[in-house]
Amino acid sequence: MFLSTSHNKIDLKCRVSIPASFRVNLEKSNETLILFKSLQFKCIEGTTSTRMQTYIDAIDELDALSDDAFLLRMMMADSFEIKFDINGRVVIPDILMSFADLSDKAVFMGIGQSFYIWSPAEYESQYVKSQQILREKGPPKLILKKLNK
Amino acid sequence: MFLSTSHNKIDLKCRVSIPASFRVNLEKSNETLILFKSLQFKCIEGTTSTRMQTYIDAIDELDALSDDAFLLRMMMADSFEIKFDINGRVVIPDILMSFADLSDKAVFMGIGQSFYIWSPAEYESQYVKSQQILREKGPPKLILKKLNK
DNA sequence: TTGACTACCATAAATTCCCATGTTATCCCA
DNA sequence: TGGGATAACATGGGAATTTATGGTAGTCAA
Repeated sequence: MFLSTSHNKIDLKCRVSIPASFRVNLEKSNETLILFKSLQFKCIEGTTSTRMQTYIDAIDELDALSDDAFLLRMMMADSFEIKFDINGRVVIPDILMSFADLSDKAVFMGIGQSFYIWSPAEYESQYVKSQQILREKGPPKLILKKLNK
Repeated sequence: MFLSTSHNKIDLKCRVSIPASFRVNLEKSNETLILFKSLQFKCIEGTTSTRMQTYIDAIDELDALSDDAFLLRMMMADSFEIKFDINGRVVIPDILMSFADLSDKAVFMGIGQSFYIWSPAEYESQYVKSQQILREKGPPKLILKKLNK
């Protein structure tokens, strides 16, 4: 499980340290890391190769001509299998750097089965937005109900 | 697993470097590369010989006398087993070059079980189309559910 | 003998690997 | 519980390797 938030530096070679707890999580389950463009936000999403394989398998079950299949294939095209260096760093591909508008700082945000990588500015704006929704609409009731079951 | 997108140059002899990650993928599974006309798009599809067999088997499932089976067979007839040179390059057959409208640049797009080779113009138009669908219809529901779990 | 194709060599640029260093977190013992 | 020792982590830089691509020589067939 990917949890917690941390701020790391991106160097000139687009290298960044993946938070140790995320790395341990991958190593323990013997998984490789996949980075891809989030379908919802202006950020990078990270997940395991096993999980990505599930989506690939799902494509074959859809009508090959459908919009869903089309979008999924595009999602694969915007996904990258990422290797760690000996210090636990990865190189973020150019395509993802510009998609998420990253330069020299990255915010890692664990969300359970996967994690997000934001630019500090985008992260801040999403955070503010979430606080605002919380004030206006209160806590998410649906999720609380499920947790208590 | 074929993932990621990259732009490579096609030289005067119709030679082009297959992205290293795709090559590694083929080598690891000890597969040979097959190139053929995409059944849906104006692009070349590349895959493993094993995966190709799956396509052929799928055609056999159809009514042998149907128009569908006929068209699919005609498309499959223009498939080529491709050899690499020592530097990881392949020669794209003339038939495929003109089918996909390729000249001096190729866009390689990994889509999981196989990959596409597009002309830059055609790739761009497909990418724009995918962004549009994403905006209008949102991400595939099935995937969204799994991603957020 | 010419033209097309294949195998191989060369090179610049990009990428990866590895070592070094400062900083933070953790541990252990008094 | 305090404080020093130790380990883990994040980050910088340079060397070594890989990749993409251009070119040339050899081979086979028409």
